[in-house]
Amino acid sequence: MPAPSPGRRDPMRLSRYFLPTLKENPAEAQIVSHRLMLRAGLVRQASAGIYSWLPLGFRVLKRIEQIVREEMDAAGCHEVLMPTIQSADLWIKSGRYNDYGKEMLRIRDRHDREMLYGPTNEELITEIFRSEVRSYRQLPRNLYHIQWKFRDEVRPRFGVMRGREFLMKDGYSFDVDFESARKSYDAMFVAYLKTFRRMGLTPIPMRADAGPIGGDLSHEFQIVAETGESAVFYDTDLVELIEQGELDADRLKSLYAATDDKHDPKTCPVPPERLGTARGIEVGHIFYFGTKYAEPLGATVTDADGNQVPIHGGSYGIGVSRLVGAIIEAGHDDAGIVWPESVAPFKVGLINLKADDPATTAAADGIYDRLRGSGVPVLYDDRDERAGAKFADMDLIGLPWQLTVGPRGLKGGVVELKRRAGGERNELSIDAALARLCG
RNA sequence: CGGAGUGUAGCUCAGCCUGGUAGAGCACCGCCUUCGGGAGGCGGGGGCCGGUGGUUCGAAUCCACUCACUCCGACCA
Repeated sequence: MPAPSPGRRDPMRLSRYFLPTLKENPAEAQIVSHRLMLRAGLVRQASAGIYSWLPLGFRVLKRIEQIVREEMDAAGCHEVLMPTIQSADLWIKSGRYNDYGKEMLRIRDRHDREMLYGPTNEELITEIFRSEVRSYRQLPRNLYHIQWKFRDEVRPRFGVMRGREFLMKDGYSFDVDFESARKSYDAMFVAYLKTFRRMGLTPIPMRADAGPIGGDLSHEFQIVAETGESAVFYDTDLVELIEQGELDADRLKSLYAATDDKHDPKTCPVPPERLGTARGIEVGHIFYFGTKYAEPLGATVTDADGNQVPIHGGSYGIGVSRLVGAIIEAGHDDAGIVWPESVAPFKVGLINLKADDPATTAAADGIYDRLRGSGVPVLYDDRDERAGAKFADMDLIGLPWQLTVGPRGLKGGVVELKRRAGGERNELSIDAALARLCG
């Protein structure tokens, strides 16, 4: 009987992890985030625009989701979970069952009832609210959920950035009148900026069309990335304020930002020296839609004067799965992904350069145990691979810190600590390296 | 939904035009030599050539249909 390997119950050793990396670029992937997500073993395509999330990608998805959750909760929202499958009834009532067209995936159950895989949840959340809320005293409220959506895009592309199935945070505010609704809207406006900033991104809020959801107060949040889908134009003062963390909704909304379809150089109010241009990826969109759903669905409350008034609603979306791609678009180099620490699947990648050398392995194992003991998320490359392959894989998956333990360094009592972003390397004693990583 | 492509080993691709019994590199398994940025040698495993039908003595190859995937355009978190 062979002795059980030390990694048998220890899933964060790469020798036991499920991380299928690819050395070559898959032919199906055109843009850099899609290529890197496949190469780094984050996702695999199940069918067009539909992906399975593998362990490393799933960890990133969960971290992004968690940041969104924390910021929504901090802004006074309440998390719920609505189903993916909805009855067509409410959609027929709201009039959107026809409006949505072929984008909506329609299905029938065994009783031949019309169902659909939800592309969004305004109807359902309004129905929940309508059934339970009677008085303006119960307002305002803001409910959100983080759930898979399906929109049957004619042409899915760019990997998870424009899939058919996608994970989205969609939130809904309910207010008694416009003034109150505007406050709810502004609170989300600020919460969104905070949320994206926590992910290492620079969000630019732009005035937007309300689109098929309807309404007249709407912003989309674009993040800057070289490979962004659309060109964006903005007052550089706006970006500066956001980068400085000055997140006053009124102040920011007064500054110019527009996507290329809206931007007209002839009428642009920003002087040329302050007009920034970049490519942008839309990662969030907020709407005030007023009584658009409350009226057809009969969602009313009694106001302070005793009148029945329809609820004023807003909806607020964040593309959680899209953000994984967008963050990679914003952070990568020739060698692979460069994760911001806040969403990285692990903080540290520990490399044992010579797994068949007892002294090196003993040192690396010890470091691994101490990192884990300190609660530092670490992925330990204990595989019996060549150094080059290990370095290449570690760069590819983009963990913020790489700690390399090899026989050469150990002779001098040092290990090498490399920062993935920028590539800075330092030789340090084991204690000094641990102190830096555990701090 | 219009237009254009591609389906051959896990991945990247050759072979197809000009029909004759399936190939390369990487990956995988074994051994040897290596060992600090994706090494080298020897040996090995792996394919209903996307599917169906047709032409033919014979089809990865020619024809028809079909399915899947990708790209460009119009639309979208």
